[in-house]
Amino acid sequence: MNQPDCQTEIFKANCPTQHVLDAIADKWSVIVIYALLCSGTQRYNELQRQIGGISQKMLTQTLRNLERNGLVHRQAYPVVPPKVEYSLTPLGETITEPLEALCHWAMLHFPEVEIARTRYNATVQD
Amino acid sequence: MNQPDCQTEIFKANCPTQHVLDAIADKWSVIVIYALLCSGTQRYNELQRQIGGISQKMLTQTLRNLERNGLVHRQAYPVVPPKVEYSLTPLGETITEPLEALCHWAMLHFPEVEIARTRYNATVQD
DNA sequence: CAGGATCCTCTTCGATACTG
DNA sequence: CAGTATCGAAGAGGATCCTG
Repeated sequence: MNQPDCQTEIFKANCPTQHVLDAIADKWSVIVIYALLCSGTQRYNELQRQIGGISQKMLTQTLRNLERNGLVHRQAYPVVPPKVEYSLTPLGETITEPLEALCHWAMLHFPEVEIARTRYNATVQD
Repeated sequence: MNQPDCQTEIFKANCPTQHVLDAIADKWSVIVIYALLCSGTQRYNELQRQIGGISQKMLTQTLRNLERNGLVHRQAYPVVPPKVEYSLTPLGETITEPLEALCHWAMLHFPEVEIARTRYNATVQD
């Protein structure tokens, strides 16, 4: 059996993996990261339109959080009307690699998950 | 710029990546998966002791959720007192690979995240 | 245009007590 | 031993209104 690298760390409250999950595993962070990865630097309203369904509050909150964690860069121009551009930092680009690993797993194995759910629901029913 | 595999999928509500994140990105799922990966098949109370800090309610809920998604196998023995063993399914073992990629990223880059947080807090302060 | 401030609802999670 | 049931606090997230 393979032992994970952070074998002894994972059960501590301050395990780095758990911290990273806490940082990006909310409803919108991954979607925002992918939006910036796919379409590059974008303004606030462009992001909101591209993503669709995200409220101003959550877009702002998600961007602030990603900025605070050094994954997203916020470039504000002192003009009227305001112009603010968001982009991935070099650090933010590196995290897309493990995320794509997860994306790859999802596309490969999610059908099995759905089968398991159907079976589970069936066995619980009776 | 690299385009992710699920480029056109990520913005849909039913993107498989988002579904997978929804399934495992709660407070305890990843920890339970790692506990079963590191120490193999375990009974309910063994798991609770090993993880530490998890309530019965959340351990049960997390295990049920993982079982429903086909990542964990529940083996109940009809004896008194009850004996129930939990283990990763073959599908559950495959998901540890992308999770370790994330773990690897975390250990490699989390110091940068902490630096970014310190800097962010400093710039916000004034 | 890019948010900030509020209000409200739904969910998450822990603590506690109980059971076959 | 391996759960279930219930309560309450806290937070996430949406809708709406307001502003420099």
